[in-house]
Order: sequence, then structure tokens, then C-alpha cells
Amino acid sequence: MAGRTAAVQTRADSVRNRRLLLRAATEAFAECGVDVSMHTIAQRAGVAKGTVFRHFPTKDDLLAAIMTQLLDRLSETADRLLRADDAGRALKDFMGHGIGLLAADRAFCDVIGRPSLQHADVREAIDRLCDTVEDLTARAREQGAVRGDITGTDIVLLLGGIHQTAQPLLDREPRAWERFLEITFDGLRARDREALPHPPPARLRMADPSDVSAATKT
Amino acid sequence: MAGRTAAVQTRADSVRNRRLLLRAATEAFAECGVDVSMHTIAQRAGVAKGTVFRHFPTKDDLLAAIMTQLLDRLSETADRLLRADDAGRALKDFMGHGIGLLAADRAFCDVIGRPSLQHADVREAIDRLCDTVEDLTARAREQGAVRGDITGTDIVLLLGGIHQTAQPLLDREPRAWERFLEITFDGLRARDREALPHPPPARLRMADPSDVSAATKT
DNA sequence: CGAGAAGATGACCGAGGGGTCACGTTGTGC
DNA sequence: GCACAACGTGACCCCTCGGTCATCTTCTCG
Repeated sequence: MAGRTAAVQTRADSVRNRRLLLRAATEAFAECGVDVSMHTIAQRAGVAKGTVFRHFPTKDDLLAAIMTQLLDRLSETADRLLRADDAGRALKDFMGHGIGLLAADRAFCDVIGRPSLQHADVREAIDRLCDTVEDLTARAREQGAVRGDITGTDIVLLLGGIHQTAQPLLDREPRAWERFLEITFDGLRARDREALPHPPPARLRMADPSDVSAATKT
Repeated sequence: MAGRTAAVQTRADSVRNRRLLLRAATEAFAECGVDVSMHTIAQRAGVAKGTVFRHFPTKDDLLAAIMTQLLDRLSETADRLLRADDAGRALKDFMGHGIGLLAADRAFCDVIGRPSLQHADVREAIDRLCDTVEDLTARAREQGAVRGDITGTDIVLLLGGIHQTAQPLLDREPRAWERFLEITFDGLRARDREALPHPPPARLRMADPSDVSAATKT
């Protein structure tokens, strides 16, 4: 990427346009969801449609670039919260943060809602997120903040669920999700109750098995 | 509608086609969600596209006809459960039933997910549902099965949320929602905890105020 | 400043969507 | 069985979308 002797160095206007494009797409996806058109994104970035496709071969690639970034930032938050003393509090804070992101980004909702047919990059980002959240949950479990049979996958899934619960109220009560997080987190607390009906899946393995090269990073 | 002396009585093949159409549309919407095309629905019913539009002027009308029916059947279930002795059990059963319907019908998920821009008939059906669920919840509250600040609107909203939570697992674990219903219902139980962060809206008043003639039925 | 390559552009394409309508078909009452 | 109105039909219209590409513009390096 750096200045190799001579020859191919990415042009200045190209990187500028790429930045404009990413910003515009981030906003457009957040406001309108995944169904926003490439034309609209191009307009908002102030470039022509062809330019969008020069930087991102398909719409899916563009969406994946933005969603991956969003998911990774959420992973970082989870990572930071691993160092908190009160693991229960940390877990709840993480959930609040995640739900807040969902409430602010329609495309994010769309993406986590539909598990199948997803860009490999996004699946990997979700995997990374699950890894960290698993640790976060394990700590809360060990501290007795949540019941023993709650896993990180439960938590990640609940993010989308709690947001969905509050979504119809989002216009008039932007913070209504706090109510449902409170309710749900209360249900997660450790108590001497019988085991939950269904065990959670070991991992949130999304989509097809044709993707053999999944564990390159981790 | 009945045989008026002479003149206009609906033709036999017309009512037959209408029935075929409704059945096909119900299945198609359930399998594919609201984005299934009118062409596909026509094919599945074994009629031409024009016939669909003869019976239902717009796609929205067709969708509303089916969703209304589904919502009203759910209302009936709630109504029946009003007569159960254990109101807490009844409320939980109702939730299980509702979530099961969501799990089996993608269009249903799509419709309850997006509150705005919805057919007036659907909004009214949701209103009717909310009414009954409010009663169901009130009984559970009075019997001490759920905390005092839980409303019927909470319950209706949670239906979509719990289903959404389990949706990514739906392919491999069709009954995974039972796990999350258990967790959530546990959070609803009466306990001496502080009040919930956000009060629920008095009603699930969906969409615009331009719809003045909302309370014609009820 | 000039040459050349990398980038930007927008007209264009094919697919697929909802909705329409002139015409052919069929059920119904007399 | 006749006539007519209601119904069924599918080609057609217009629109939007993701994606392409020949052409023009602009940055960069010498």
C-alpha cells in the first residue's frame, strides 16, 4: 500500500472519493436500511454511480464493508468491558450499547435479522463478536450475575430481539428499549429455577457449509 | 351479498378463484415474506395476474386481507384463554402461540416489524388484538403472575422480539424460541424490584394521525 | 508541461416489480 | 339456448434496481 519506488500509488482523488462514499453509504444504510439504492448512495456521496462500483464491485461488498466495521467496533466495546470489575453490569452495558447501535442503524437490523445469504466478511465479524461476548458472558456467569446456562450466543441473539421489541415505539420513545432490556436482563439473572427448555447452539454458525475456509483468522 | 331477487350474484368461478387466491397468497406470503411477487402468487393459485388484481385492487389489499385474518385468529385465541383459571399460564400460552405463528409466517414478521405505512385494516386488527391482550395481561397482573407495571402492549411487542431473537436459529432449532420465552417470562414475573425505566405507551397507536376514521368498528 | 495511466462518468442494459386494459371466455337468468 | 354481464387473460406499460462499459477527465511522475 505504501509508496513503492514508483508506479502505482492510489490517486488522491480516489481515496477522497472512497472516504466520501463510505461516509455516505454508512449514513444512507443507517437511515434507509439495506434496500437503499446504489444510485442514492452515489448521489449522497456526490459521485456518479459508476464510481461506486469501481470501489465496491457489488452492493453486497459495500454493505459488508460497513457492517463489518460496525460489528468490529461493537467487538471492541465488548473487549473493553471485559476489564470491568462488575461483570454483570458490564454485560448489561454491552447489551445497551449493542441495542443502541441497532436502534440507530436500520441496515444493521436488516443484516443481523437475516442469517442466511450473507457476505463472508460479515459472518466472520459476527463470529469475532460472538467470541468476545462469550468471554463477557462467562465472567458474568462466574460472578453469579446471570444463570449458569446462559451463553454468549444467547446474549448476541437477544440484542436483536430486544431491539425488535422496542422498534415500533422507536419514533416516539427512542429509549423504550431500556424497559425491555431491564425485563430481559431480569430473566437472565441467576435463580434456582429449572433448566431452560432448549439448549442454545454451541455457536451461531450462520449460513451454508460451503464456506470451508472460515477459521483463517479467529 | 346474498341472492338479491335477480341480477348481480357473484359467479361461482369467481368465488372459487378467490378462495384459491387467498390460499395461495397465504402460503406464498408465509414462505417468502411480503416481497413475494403478485406473479408468483397468481401462478401458485393457478390463475392469471389480472385475476389477482380483479379480486384485490393492490398488493397491499391482498396482504391486508391475509394479515387481518391471521391477527383476528390470534385475537380469538387470546379471547379463549381469558377463560383459563391460571392467568399467568394463559398469558404464557398465548405468547407461545403468537410466537409460533410468527415463526411459521415470514410475512407476519415483516408486517409487525414495520409499524408505519400500514393498511388501515391491519392497524385495526392489531388494535383489536391489543384490546384482548390487555385483558389477558390484566388478569395475570391481578393474580400476581406478572409484575404490576406490565401492560398488554408490552406483551404484544415482546411477541415480535422473542421471535426475532430465535429467528437465526429457526432453520436448525425450530423451537428455540421456547428458551427465550422462558427467559423473558421470568423477567416479567412479579418481584420486589424497582420500576422499569420507561413506561410503555398507553396504546400501540401505529402510524400517522391522518387516519381520522379509526374507531368505526371496535 | 506533456504523456500516459488510473479514475470518473452517465447512458445503457436486462431483469423483475406493480398495475392496466382490450379482448376472449364463461357462467347465469330469462 | 340466447344474450349479456361479469370474469379471466396475458401482453403491455412504466418504473426502479444492480451492474457494465466506452468515453472523457484528472492526477501523477518524469
